[in-house]
Amino acid sequence: MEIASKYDPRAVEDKWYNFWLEKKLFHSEPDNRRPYTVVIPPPNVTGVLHMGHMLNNTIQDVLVRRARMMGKNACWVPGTDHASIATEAKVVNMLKEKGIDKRDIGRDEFLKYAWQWKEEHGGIILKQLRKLGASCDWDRTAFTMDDIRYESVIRVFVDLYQKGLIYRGVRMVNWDPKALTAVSDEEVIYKESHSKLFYLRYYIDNEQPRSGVGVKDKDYIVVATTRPETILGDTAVCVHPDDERFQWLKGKRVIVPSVGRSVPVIMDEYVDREFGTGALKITPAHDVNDYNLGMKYNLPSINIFNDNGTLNDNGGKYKDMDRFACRKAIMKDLEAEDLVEKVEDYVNKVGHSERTDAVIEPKLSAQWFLKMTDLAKKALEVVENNDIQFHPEKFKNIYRHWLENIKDWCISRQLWWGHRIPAYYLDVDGKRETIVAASREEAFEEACRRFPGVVTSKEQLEQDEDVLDTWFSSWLWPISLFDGIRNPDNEEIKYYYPTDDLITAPDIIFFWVARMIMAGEEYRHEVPFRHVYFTGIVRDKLGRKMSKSLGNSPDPIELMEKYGADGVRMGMLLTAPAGNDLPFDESICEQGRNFANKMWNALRLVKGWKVSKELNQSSENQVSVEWMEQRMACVLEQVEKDFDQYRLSEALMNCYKLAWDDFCSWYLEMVKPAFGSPIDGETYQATISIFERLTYMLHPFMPFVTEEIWHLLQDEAPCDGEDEESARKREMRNQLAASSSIMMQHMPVSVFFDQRLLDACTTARETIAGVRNIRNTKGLSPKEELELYIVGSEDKAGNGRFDGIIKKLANVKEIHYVDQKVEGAVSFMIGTTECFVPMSQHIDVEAEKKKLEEELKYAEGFLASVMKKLGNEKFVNGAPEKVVAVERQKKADAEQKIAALKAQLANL
RNA sequence: GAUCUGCUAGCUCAGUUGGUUUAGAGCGCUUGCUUGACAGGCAAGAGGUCACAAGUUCAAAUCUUGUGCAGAUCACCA
Repeated sequence: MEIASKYDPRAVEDKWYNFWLEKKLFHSEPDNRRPYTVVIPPPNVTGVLHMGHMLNNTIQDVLVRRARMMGKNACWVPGTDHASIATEAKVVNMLKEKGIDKRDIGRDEFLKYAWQWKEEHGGIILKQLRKLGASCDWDRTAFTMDDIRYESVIRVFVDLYQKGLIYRGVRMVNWDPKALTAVSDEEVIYKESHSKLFYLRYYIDNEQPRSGVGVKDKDYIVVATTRPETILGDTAVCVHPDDERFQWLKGKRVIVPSVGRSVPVIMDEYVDREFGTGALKITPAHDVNDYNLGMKYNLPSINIFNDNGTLNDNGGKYKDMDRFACRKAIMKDLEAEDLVEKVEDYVNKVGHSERTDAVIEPKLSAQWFLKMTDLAKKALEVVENNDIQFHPEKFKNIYRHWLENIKDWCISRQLWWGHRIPAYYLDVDGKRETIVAASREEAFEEACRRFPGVVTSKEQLEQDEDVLDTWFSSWLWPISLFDGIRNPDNEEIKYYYPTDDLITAPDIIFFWVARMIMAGEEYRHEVPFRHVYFTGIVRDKLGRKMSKSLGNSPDPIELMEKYGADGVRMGMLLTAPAGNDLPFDESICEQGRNFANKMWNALRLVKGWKVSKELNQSSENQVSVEWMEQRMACVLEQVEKDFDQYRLSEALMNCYKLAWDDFCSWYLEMVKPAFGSPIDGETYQATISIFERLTYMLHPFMPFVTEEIWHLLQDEAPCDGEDEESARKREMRNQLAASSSIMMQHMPVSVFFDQRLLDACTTARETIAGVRNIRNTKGLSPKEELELYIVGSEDKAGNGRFDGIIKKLANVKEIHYVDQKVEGAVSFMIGTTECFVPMSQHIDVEAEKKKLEEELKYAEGFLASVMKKLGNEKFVNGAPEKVVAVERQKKADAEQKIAALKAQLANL
């Protein structure tokens, strides 16, 4: 069989992905196996794949593929999120380009456009995931706004309303003037910004007599603000009640500059005396704290803004101006009137909308809220008691802090794309009554019951215009995917829920993770998943977050074209420990690609061997096979531990080293027959079997190349003198293998291994390296046969079983066990064993001396540190006997080594 | 401002309950190799006073405290 010397991913990846799809290997149905369930963090339906998705989904696929090969019924459910704000913004933009205003066409027409947009642009990202090799059960693909999910959301809303957990109220909310909607606290990002602090004069209202206390030469006070435009809505000025400087203001009124309105001076301990001038202007309509003070002191609230951030009728001459333009204009006017004391540079944090980046405006409005206190309590409990484990654990702190300080969740959005709030309004005797029901029909029935004779038709009911926060659907995801809201007792939800692992980025720990836990408790009385694996953030070489706007993110599809999906997957995983940011550099994909190629070439080697059934297995091959089996068992144990602890990059690295170093560099070299000679059948079969198991171990990380290699390994070539019967059988086996998949094989499990054999091999490897080193430093050709003298007996050298291998790999003609030093030879030491390689050529005495002296120096230093411990009575008496014994052994070894080195030096 | 996390080789990270570690890996680097699987390779090397300081201990990369630096989360300072 001709196999190309370079592995070409493009030639095989699509082939195998389609093969897996055809065989329905990703599909899961409940059965009697143990389930292993993962739900995808649904990406935005109209989004495209970025590096964060690559990392996240690679990890999911590794876990899912591994679970599947471990005999579990693995189910990875894909889907997309309707992404209310983001998608609506895209559609609004698209319409704008066509000259259409959303409001002109109305809700129904707009939604038609939105659905059309979703059909056109939706799901690209899921197609891209196939390229990565994601083994999702595509038959289960869901969308947060498909029928099942939509209905589930509505039902949950109604249910929570009936439980009294959802309420509607007028509150100060975070208003996004660009998206024209309220957003939740979590959607506000506070960014440091360089602002100005304006000091403005508020004159005393002279209608009132001045008291005799305090500063008399001034008839104004100075108030500092970063937002001078809001003075248009000022309804008070506040100072600290204990502030000496302002006692004279008690009971007075001041004139709001520019506006000319007379407002009271109030006193409240809220004010920080140290900040600014110690006097605070109060604008109840446009600041949360001012709002609270306004409520406390019964102050009027004057709203000066329109929803889009421009000034309204209360803005007087600034009407229709944008808030930031107004800030400039009003300052100019105030300066003209000499009402500005000074302006300072000032750094503060300004809230921006997560989605639109617009500066958030606190706004008083009627919104729907979900009470969080009780939900939060349960959600905290299950993480605190480790029913749900976070990886890494540090995120527990962040989680706890958020839940302990939680506020009610504003769940209504002034948008159209989303789940429309199932609340209906009805005028009853001039009073607006609210009916919450899953449908207009149900609302009508309830209205008839509650207000007999008032309603005559469904159309009389007016449905709430708002939709729900996107996260109000995602928080049900692990349940709604299995239809567990509508049919809580169905087979699927009972089988697949709770899911096993959730893999997500830490930035949605509150948005999504915490809320899913709440929903799980509320609707299943059970956690939604057992483990949460937080990935890091993918950054560029300079440590910047990868983003579209910076243009520093490579296109994942192009990367996969270049390095193969396996190469990119490996690149991502090699440097991505849980929770640690991942400094991504294309070159790490190269390492992945090279590794795939390495395995490929190992296959070429093995498949190129001629097999002889007559040949008996040599003792060297026997020990090689035995060692490789043990080595694999040892690494398997480590890999299992790594997976248990979600240390994926460690697991991968361990597999990588097992494959590259142990298997390719050592094992294959050990058993490789001389050119032109055949290999014995027993060793060949063992090699194939080991190679197979290696591909199983690697498959979760690099699914394509391992599938390809595995198939080629299965493919048996005809052997010499094959009779008809065995040819037929071989042909059948080949056909059977061709229709099978590595995905259906069983992951090997760790078994007992003999550490002594592994140690013996390590000694042999060190000996080989020692001889090779001599070749290197002496400039000897690898082809020149050498003699090796080892001081001591075979047993001492770690048993002679590896002697044949040492001879083969170090090109040593003979190994002699002797009881004294060898003259005219170069030496090296393996532990306390002296080894000599006689030189026919002249030995550079000075160089040898230098080398030995350095070694001696190290050994003496080592001995000194050991002696320091052993010379300490407290150590000898206080430390455990075992530890002291170890030190004594170290001492003996070091002394022996020093003696040997000294003797060698003397010899020179 | 509060809380948390980290600081180990040029880079990215391991180092489990202090004791076979005067510290390991991968990549990178250096020096040899047209070695019948692979230059996307092979072989052999070099490279670290474990951020700093004090303390606890027979023993500290590991525990305690402080300092510095970096990052994260939260917070109503106008």
